[in-house]
Amino acid sequence: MGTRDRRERQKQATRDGILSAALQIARMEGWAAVTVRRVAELIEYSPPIIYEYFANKDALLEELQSQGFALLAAATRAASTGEGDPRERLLNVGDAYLRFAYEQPELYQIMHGWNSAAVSLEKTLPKATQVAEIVQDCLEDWAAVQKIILPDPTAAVETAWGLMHGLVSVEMLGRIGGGEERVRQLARQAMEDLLFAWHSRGGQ
Amino acid sequence: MGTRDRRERQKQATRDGILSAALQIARMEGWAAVTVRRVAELIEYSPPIIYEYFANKDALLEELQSQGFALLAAATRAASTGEGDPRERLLNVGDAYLRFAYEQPELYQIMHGWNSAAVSLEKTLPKATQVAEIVQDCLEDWAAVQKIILPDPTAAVETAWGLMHGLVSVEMLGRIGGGEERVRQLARQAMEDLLFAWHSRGGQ
DNA sequence: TAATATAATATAACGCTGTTAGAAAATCTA
DNA sequence: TAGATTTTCTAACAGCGTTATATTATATTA
Repeated sequence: MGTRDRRERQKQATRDGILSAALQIARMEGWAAVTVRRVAELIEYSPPIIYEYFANKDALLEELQSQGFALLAAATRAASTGEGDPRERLLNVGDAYLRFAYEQPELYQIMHGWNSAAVSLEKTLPKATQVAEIVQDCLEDWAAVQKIILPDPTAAVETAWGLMHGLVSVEMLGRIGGGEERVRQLARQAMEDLLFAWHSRGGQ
Repeated sequence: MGTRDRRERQKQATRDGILSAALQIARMEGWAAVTVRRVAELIEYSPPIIYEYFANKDALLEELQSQGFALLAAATRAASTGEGDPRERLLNVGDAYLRFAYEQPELYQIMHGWNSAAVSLEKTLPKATQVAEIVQDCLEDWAAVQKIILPDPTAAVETAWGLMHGLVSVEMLGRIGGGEERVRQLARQAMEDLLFAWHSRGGQ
């Protein structure tokens, strides 16, 4: 009999509902409005039900962080396997990163510990590492085509990562203007500049 | 009679004590441990005294954000007026930014909305703009010496800013290793690479 | 110096938060 | 249908930011 299966499916649905409700509230009113009681109210349960699915509120948020990094990895992977030469694909990966950040700003923010619980390294590092590997693969493809040697590919990936995240952060904090368009433009130009410099340095 | 003066000095001292206490708790146990009651306990007053000096807890934190940006502006200004040619001074300003971030990580974090209230643009933007102006001045000095024209100095400043903040953030979030030394190294190399590219683009 | 006015500070409470113990309700099994 | 099991809720706890009210301490004046 499929009783057990059905129950398990229902439990999974409720769990997903909790996560969706939390994200929905965050999208409408910000992370400060995401409380256990508000989430429970939105899925029409009493507050303690949350603790049947998550150890505590932080665990719930960490799950969303994890899901966010999975989505980010998928978006960058799609860009990295798209069309174009290695250089174009590399620039596309950077652009995909930024598009994700602006398509899902609440998710991006909680992934980086803004106005919410601390970031869970255990839950997010594996998927974040995937993103880094995708970038590094693109970078090494590019270096191979250019027939150059990158002295420190890891450093290059980390620099590019810092650049992307920094531009998004500084813009979202209101420190610079222009919104998504401007950030994508600045990022593309900066990445091209870095590639140019790396090309010169590695060409030797 | 200096009665009024003395009282005013005492009030100022208490106000400073509140701010110091909040920062001290944050340094020892993180921003989540900074509560109105804990701050009051540390300065040996009852909780409502906080509201004699600040409209609410957020206002207290915003004051710390503001003070943080003032310190950051002072640190970068000192580096920008130090010795060396324009290029060296520009790199020193970037390094001063990073040294500040790692000397006062709690301050740096609250200045950027980590695990705390939202960032107050009103209170911080003026001083943040000062930092940007310092960088832009250095950059234009450098361009003048190099006899090149920067097509968009504002964009260059914003890019450099994003790079610095991004590298610090990504490292502090545990996404990359190596700590302060590594970040300063990556940042210096990246800045040199960007300057190289800007030189080539602007030389035309 | 004593009485009064003023400023400084504390106590107690409100509604909210995350969280848990224990009771009630619903569902499955036999 | 009766008993066992799972699911869900009610009620409560301590701690949070915040405020109204009461109290104490200080300064001014007679």
